[in-house]
Amino acid sequence: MDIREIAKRARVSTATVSRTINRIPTVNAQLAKRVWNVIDELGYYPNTQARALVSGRSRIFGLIISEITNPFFPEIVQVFERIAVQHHYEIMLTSTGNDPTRMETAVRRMIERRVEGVAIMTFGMEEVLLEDLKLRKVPLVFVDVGPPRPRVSNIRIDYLNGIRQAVQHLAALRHQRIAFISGPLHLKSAEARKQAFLGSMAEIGLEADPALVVEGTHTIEGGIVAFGKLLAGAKKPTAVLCSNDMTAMGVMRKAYEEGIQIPLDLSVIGFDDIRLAQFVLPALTTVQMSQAELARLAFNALLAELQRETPSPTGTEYALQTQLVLRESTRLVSGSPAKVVAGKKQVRP
Amino acid sequence: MDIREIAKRARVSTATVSRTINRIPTVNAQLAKRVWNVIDELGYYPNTQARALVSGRSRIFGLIISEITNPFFPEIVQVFERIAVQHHYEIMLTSTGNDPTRMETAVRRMIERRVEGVAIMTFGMEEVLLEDLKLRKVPLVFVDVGPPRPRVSNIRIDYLNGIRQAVQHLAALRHQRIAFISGPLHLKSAEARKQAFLGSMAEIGLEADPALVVEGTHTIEGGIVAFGKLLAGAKKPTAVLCSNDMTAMGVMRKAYEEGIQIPLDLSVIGFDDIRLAQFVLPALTTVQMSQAELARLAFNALLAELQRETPSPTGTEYALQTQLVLRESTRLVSGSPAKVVAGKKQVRP
DNA sequence: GTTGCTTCAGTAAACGTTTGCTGCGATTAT
DNA sequence: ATAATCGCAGCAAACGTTTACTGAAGCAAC
Repeated sequence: MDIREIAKRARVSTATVSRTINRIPTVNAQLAKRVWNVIDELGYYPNTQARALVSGRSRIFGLIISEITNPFFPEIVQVFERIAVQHHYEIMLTSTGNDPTRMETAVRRMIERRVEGVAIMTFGMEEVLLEDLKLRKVPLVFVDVGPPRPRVSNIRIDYLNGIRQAVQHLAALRHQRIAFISGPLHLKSAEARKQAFLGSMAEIGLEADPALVVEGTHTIEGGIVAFGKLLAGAKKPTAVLCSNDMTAMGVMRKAYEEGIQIPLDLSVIGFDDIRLAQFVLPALTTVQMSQAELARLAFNALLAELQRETPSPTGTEYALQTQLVLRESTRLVSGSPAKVVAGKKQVRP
Repeated sequence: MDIREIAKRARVSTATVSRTINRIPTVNAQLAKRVWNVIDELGYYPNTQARALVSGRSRIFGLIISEITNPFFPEIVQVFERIAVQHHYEIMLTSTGNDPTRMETAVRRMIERRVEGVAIMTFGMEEVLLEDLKLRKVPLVFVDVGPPRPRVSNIRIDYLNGIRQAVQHLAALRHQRIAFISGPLHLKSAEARKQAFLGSMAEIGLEADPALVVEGTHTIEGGIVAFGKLLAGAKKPTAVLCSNDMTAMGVMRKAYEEGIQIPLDLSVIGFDDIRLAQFVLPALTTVQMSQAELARLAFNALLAELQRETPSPTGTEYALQTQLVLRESTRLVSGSPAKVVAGKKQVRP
């Protein structure tokens, strides 16, 4: 069943049916009514492919993330999708798993489907692979990265604000030996968080002991091994700040195994504030970076770029704030430092 | 840039270019080579919309889930997507949030994009809303539901096996007062799990105290309130079996707040075996229902249905096994039952 | 040398919309 | 009353592919 069928039955031309469907105001109200009746009666749905083909607008946005199974991303996907639907867009979702090959495939697929814009939420990966998209002048939005370029927007995250709050919170709680577990440092966002940590420490005259700054992977497993390394060191930390919440969960897991109690023996702070952070035991104090807001910014950036007739040569910048949210995983430093390092001895029942 | 441009430059007809791209073997190897060279040189990508329009095949599958932010689903999405890409399909993802309106919209969107099949992973919701798809003879695959119908496949999950193992495990650990927190009972899958629990208890001569069977919502919050109810009852359970892992996490959270130690004072078993289950503290003993396998089954069901020229009038049935996986959240029942109900008194430091 | 078959490239008609242009009847200006 | 303008519906040409059909060339069989 197609537009012609509708046209025939409503005794109008296909042009009128098309205009009716697209709510073009020049069509006579009575005619429109007649057309709508036929449409409803027959249960007709316009063929998006045909529309896209002739109008040159696919009404699809691409969304590239690292890994949908990483709890950080589903919220982004959810919000992005929801807004997209409101604007009559579909989204083409791809998790690259940080695999360049998958990234390449994704780009090809997106070009073939003629996406109208792509949000890249991999936090600083493999920008080269997107050349093909740039070449085709597809609006792009990045997080934390992005040499200014026409049609390429950028969401800049103010890591410093939240991380500074976290560090000062810990300092106020009398912690001195504050460790930092970073993300994989090839990610721009991981590097930026680390720098924010270092800066925040320096600001308040605390020395960031290099032995207390270790690299993780932004995963639970990474948190486990990184905290293992920290524990193996000569001087144990009394607090650890993590580059993301998954890492913090790894730390908590390892601490549990070692009989280190949180927050009694060790304060832990995460980053991201994934939903899960509030349900972890104890609930995780963390730096919030709103995933919903991020998704919203990204979507609007794309939409705005499409609206703009002449792209600004430099791209557009957006900003996202971060801030500490206090929960249960931090506490005044334990009186006797001995207690902190005595983890192994006091295994739980 | 289109196929005509390629044709011109390669000095062949568009038909030949099309055949080359589609790897139709009748085209002369030399010509093909020439065509490919031009394609690569120009960075040409075929327009999927045009292809879909004329071929009548969109190469899109729909995937309807309840909520992408529920950790159960991302793994399904990931696997489904991965297989889809291997088969040159895209997926149109939608979380309905169990909202009938969203479900309706999703169905409309999918019809408009002319999906070739839809996997419905909402575990028994609102089947009526899919009439439109059935009408259009779109292959469908359900979980746990599905009156046999042509072109409608069904994945039947053997809840009993895993739940029986769980109950018997608990019984072997000398638990007698075993509680069950169900999911929202309007979901077929939740009802089925509950029945499996009741059946398993009866089988081994244990009475399932109605006061110990309460309804949850398959969320952490639901687990918290359901366990609250259990705790408010006259006779407290020594073990609780949950209809899904999120519920179990809620129970753990509530127990933590009440100073009830797991597994010392209370054994907890979940269901689903989401990835997180192993990272929760203590790691959750749970009934595994492989999300990856589920996704695989669903995708293959759709693909098989498309391959089939004459749909079997009754649809196809697939089966998925479940089984218990032991971790740290269960334990021999505590000697003194008093200890179990004394939760509030022994709050943690 | 003619006939008939095979192989493979080209021609052109779809696919289901949107949209620029045309034209007709009605309204307004002169 | 005539001319100019306006409002609105229809005609038909796109959009970028696939694919049934056509037909030329090559070859084998007679």
